[in-house]
Amino acid sequence: MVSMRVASGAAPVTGKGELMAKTDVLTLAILGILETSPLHGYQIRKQLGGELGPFRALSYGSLYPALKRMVREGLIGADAGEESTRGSRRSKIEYRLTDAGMARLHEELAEAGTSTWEDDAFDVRFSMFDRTDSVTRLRILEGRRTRLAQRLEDAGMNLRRVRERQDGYTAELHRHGLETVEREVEWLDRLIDEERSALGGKPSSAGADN
Amino acid sequence: MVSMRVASGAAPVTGKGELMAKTDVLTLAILGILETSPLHGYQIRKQLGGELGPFRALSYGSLYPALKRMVREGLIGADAGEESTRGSRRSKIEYRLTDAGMARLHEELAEAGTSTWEDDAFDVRFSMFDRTDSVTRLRILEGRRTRLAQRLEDAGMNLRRVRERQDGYTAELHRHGLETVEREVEWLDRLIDEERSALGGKPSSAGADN
DNA sequence: ATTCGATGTATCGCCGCGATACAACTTCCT
DNA sequence: AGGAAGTTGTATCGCGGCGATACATCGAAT
Repeated sequence: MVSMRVASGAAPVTGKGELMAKTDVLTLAILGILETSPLHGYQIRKQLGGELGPFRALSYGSLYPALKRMVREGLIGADAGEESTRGSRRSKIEYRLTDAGMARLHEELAEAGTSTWEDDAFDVRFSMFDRTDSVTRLRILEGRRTRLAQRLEDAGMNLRRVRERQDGYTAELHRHGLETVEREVEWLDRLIDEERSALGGKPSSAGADN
Repeated sequence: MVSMRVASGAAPVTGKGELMAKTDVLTLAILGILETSPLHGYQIRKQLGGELGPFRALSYGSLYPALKRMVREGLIGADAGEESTRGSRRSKIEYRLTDAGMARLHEELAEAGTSTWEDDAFDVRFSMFDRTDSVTRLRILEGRRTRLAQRLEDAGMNLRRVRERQDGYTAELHRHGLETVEREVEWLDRLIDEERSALGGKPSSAGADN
């Protein structure tokens, strides 16, 4: 997920825009990863990197504050593994989901798709797909697709204007950005198709947009 | 560019990694945009959005602090357009490049390609391509290509490992990210080709720098 | 006449993140 | 045996990006 703020060369679209969801991405990601089993901070970081792909980072400067925050909010608990060995020895801390955290996770997972979730959140949700049912998956995929298409449409006008007035290189940059988004839409369409046929060829029905 | 942060679904690669250049992206972007003509803060924001594509944002929360910083560093000057109308009326402020700012801009522009510049910076540089010579353009494009290829290589091992152990959806996510980066490499190759033939069919070789 | 939207400047607080420090255990080289 | 190097692990600091928000002016449409 990522990046400037200004997203990235690949035209990732930074704007998180609109109304922010109450549960932020980092929190969601941590909740998701702790559902499987309790982990140490260090392990959380490693696994998160693994699940989200080789193109994602997560610094301790984000992690530990986030964990602290979540403990404060009661979403997770921190068990110091044996305070033993007297005094010294900074003990390892295992973080685990509380009931509240579990509830929050399922709530977010179920509620997805229609809501305002943006790019980063999509990656996170996607990485938890194996723990979700087919119907929810479809909702999330379609939600993302809808958003992307919307953006494409918005950008379309802009692009047309740019093509006339802007010089070659700028236009080229925009074109590439546009293509990247189009590519993702195709990708989503493929996944949606597969999901649908796995569901038994059910027609699209109402779920798509609200 | 931007954002991210956690980059985005499109696999933008967040890591700014390695040694950070002294002149940050935002500063560079502002320098570039002010080279053409002095502008108000508001106009800077609008134009930056335009040049960097419909997929980029820039909030005032970044802009004004950045401008202030740059004034402090002597890179730009702030001319209050007529302090007139007595008292009230917050006057508009026009920002213009100082000699130092101009020098810094050209220095950065010329020095590019070989250096450690990351994703966001690439977009910014690219948007200034029309103000650069063909040789510099080639250097920047090739620099970006090299970095991307490197990342691809690094990711390659990771991906192989993932493909074996990870479940379907996670692998799918990584695959899409990988493909996006590959796409950009192809795009860059095309641009590099065009740039080279525009240069008069000069062979690749080392001729780049001079 | 007033509402609306664009233009314009500015700040606050949250929090992401790179850098860095510290500590203990493991592994492997010599 | 010793010790360098790498991995696992927790934690903080400060910089700065950014969303939200407030405030102010102006021209145009209703």
